[in-house]
Amino acid sequence: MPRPVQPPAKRKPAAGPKQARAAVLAAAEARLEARCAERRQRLSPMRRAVFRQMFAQAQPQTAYQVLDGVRLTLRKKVAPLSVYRALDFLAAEGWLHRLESLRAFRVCEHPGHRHAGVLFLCNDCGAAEEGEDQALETLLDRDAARRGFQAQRQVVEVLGLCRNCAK
Amino acid sequence: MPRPVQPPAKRKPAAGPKQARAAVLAAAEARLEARCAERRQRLSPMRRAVFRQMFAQAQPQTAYQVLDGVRLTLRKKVAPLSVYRALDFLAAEGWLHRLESLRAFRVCEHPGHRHAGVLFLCNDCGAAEEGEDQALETLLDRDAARRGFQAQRQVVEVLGLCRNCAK
DNA sequence: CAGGCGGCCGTTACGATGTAACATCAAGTC
DNA sequence: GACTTGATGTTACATCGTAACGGCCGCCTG
Repeated sequence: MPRPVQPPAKRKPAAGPKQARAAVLAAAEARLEARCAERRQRLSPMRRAVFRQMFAQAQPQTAYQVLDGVRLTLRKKVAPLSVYRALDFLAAEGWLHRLESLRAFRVCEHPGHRHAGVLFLCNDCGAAEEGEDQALETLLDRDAARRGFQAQRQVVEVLGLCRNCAK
Repeated sequence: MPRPVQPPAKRKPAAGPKQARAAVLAAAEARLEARCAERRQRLSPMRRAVFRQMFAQAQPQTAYQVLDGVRLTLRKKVAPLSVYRALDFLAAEGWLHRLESLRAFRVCEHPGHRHAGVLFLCNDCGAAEEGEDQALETLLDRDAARRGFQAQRQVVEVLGLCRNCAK
């Protein structure tokens, strides 16, 4: 029985951000593999490449930026549609967030939680922070239920200035 | 007690939806004129045409749908950019909502309230309902404040099936 | 009224984003 | 192998959005 592999390590690694991302990627990719096997889904080379590319940048990436990255790493011709399909798959499975107001994608920091999350998007530096607020989602669910609306997906994005850029 | 097999009769305004929308448009346009005069802003023919076109359809419209409508009513060549500028103006002033996940626009039902609102978008029939939830916005403001984020705009959209389409 | 200023629009061209239709390929199944 | 299912490849296209520039027009100021 596959136990949830949740690393409880709160302390951040002492390595630089690049190494840190690589470590995070390795862990995430392991979870992705496990989850795909569990659900009889294929982790094709394209999907894996797109998944990795999403970790190659800390900031949100547009589909075409991902496309460029994948073209470089796979060293072959790749069509936009292929990347879109992989992105849609990963987003549907909860590994990525689609940032609708930016037309971009970003890795989800809480995969597995069946929630949408709140995304704070800085208009100045482009950073995207992810927040959790169960109360907020409950509130949204309640609003939806009140009007007989059957929610399938929540999009909650806050645009503005992050702490660093606000000063 | 009879089982509710029959669809519930929907109450509608006495006048048809077309007349109702026309009345709503007239009232809204008067408010728009007053507000523009008050704030020393110009209500140019293009902005007025775009505003009217937004009321010509109950459902959300993409910028290019608005463009087509404006071309018909103004009977002249109109560039996409002109419509985008008018849409941006009206949205910035709170007369329209931009539905990010649909890349479309819709009239705001609560202009003047300085709030974003919650938009329920039906994936089946395309309808867009607007809700208000002050508690939700307060919650979002609190989340933003906690992380030192200076919010400028909130995007809250719920995608799913509306009451009619959910059955 | 002249002149300048600022906001809005027109035009051209282009860039960015996303998809339809159909062929092909790859993995599991019998 | 033959069949089924799902993912990818290919081509071409559709949709969405903007840069750069110049001109027009209302408004202010002298």
